[in-house]
Amino acid sequence: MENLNNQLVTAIKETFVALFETALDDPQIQLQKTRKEFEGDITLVVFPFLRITKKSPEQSGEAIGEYLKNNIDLVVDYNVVKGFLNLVINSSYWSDFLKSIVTMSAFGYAQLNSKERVMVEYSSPNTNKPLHLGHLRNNFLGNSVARILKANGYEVVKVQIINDRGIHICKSMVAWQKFGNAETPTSTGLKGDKLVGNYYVRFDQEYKKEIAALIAAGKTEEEAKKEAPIIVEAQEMLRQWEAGKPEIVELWKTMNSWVYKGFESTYTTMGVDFDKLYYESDTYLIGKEKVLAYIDTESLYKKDDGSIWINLEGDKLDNKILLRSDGTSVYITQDIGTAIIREEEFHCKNYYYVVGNEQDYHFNVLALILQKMGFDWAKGIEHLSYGMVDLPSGKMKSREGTVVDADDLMLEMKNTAQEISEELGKLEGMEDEEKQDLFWQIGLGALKYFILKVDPKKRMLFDPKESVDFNGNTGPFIQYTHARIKSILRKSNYIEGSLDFKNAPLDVEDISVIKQLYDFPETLNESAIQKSPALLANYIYELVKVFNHFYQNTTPIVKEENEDIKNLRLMICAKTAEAISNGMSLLGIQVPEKM
RNA sequence: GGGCGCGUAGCUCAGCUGGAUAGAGCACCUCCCUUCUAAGGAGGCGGUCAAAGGUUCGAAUCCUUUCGCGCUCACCA
Repeated sequence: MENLNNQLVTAIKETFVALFETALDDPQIQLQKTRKEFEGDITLVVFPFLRITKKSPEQSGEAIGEYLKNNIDLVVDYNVVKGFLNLVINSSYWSDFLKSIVTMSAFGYAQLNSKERVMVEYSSPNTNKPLHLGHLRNNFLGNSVARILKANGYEVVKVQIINDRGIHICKSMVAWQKFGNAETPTSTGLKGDKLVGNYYVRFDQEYKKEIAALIAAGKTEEEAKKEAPIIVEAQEMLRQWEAGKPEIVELWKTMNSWVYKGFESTYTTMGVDFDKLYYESDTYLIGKEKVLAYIDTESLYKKDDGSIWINLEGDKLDNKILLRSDGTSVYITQDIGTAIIREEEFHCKNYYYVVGNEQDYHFNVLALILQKMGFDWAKGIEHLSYGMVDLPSGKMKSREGTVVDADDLMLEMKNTAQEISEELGKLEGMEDEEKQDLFWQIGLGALKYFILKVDPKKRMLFDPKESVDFNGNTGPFIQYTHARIKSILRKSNYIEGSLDFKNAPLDVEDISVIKQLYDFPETLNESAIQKSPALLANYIYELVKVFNHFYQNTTPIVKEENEDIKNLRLMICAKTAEAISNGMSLLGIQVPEKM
């Protein structure tokens, strides 16, 4: 079906040729949705044409409107307010649109894998502690962006890199060796990531004690931090790990395997997954090789102490170290290696890194270095930078244990959903298992929607009290509307795509919902361009509000006696439910049949 | 200090390439369940869009400056 705006643009060009003998360029024609308080569907801004029309804004609007009304079927009426020409679109356009999507099961979606291959990296945790609220934003965003890209026709590869080596994991290992009494997840009944995380916290406590003791004994703070026995021990362990000392490697493997098992369960609850995992322990040496291989590039240089640097001053950045004087890799070197491996393996058009905005500088540098090394594909690297999640009490600090644990939070949301549901008591006759499933859907839906509805770039505040409110602009509100629609469809024995509504007249309520549905494809496309699930989330909210108004202000469909009108409305209901369900699933949120 | 980002109602957030009287939700105050699920709907209260200049027929949106907040600039990851 021909796009409405395109049709109007063509018609307006024709108008200007006929009335003013002028050929317009597309950008001059500004169309926007008519605001609710005025009559009409689409508004043409006439100010830019005053030089051509040589008339007042009102007269110009009148002239254009009159021509359109008389000569273009699409436009049935118009009105002019100041310099705005409001056009009323023929309602047959809307019913034709509705008919055109009836048989599509996912209108707005592009053909699967019709576009290039792209990679989305997200999550990328450290293996020394459990996932927390910050990771939830990362995972929800990454997973949703991947789904949105896929729906837009891209072939998407979801990956994460697991930071499984380094001083942080050695800290947990040392603490476990010293204070662990051979505890295991089985012996304690704790999730593996929680157990290991506890020892990370324990390490920090001991470390702080030792520092305090050393300072009391006359050392400076700086000395104390370097000399505390427990940190020395952790560093020594890292050296032994790199040297491949069997019992250390064994311990490392064991503790990491605990963590992976814990992560797996958290990911399952979150509803996210990956096509390929990269482990830093596999890739960290490759970065070094790659850097050494490109040592002759003009901007790479070696200092007297043997460390290797890159000069980025020409790009208004600093000099950046790539290899330490002892020849070991730093963070960015590993990322260089990983990026190259990925390109060799997948040849993607774009590499999206979902990583917090505190690493903006790092990713600028990474892309730049790779380009300087001569990799053209590095231009496709894009950092999907998102803001931090704050708590009302301030910032989260994992070492001090002031974090909101991901598992705890998700469970709490599910429990809240359960309490509210049971209080409302609408779930008669539902099996217990089905109920539990529903509580998870609602609880997680609330959490995901709460996080995804805000612009990823912005820092956001997570207020637990507000997140537990299931009224208003929330996931459950949307899920509820879906359930209500499904109930209507059940009661009227609606069979998908099987109804025809002939020439039932559309009233304003019908049109307002259809118009919102009409915007779905464009919103889906725009959210892919901007990599913003928030756009989609806010669209769905708008759709749901419009539908609820329709629901409240039309006679109950189940009791509607005019078959054509009934069928029309059922169609609107079915398509709205579908758009809600598809849209929410792109946010990684399930939508129930009943609630 | 350099770089990047942010600042919209009491609170949390929308506001697309500049366009009409700046919108929602929460909170607070009214209504509406003998019409399909009230986790809903209708209405009220609440804003010098951080500030000042500039560009424009027209600025929350673009430019400049200032103020405030955050992040970042490690031989940490």
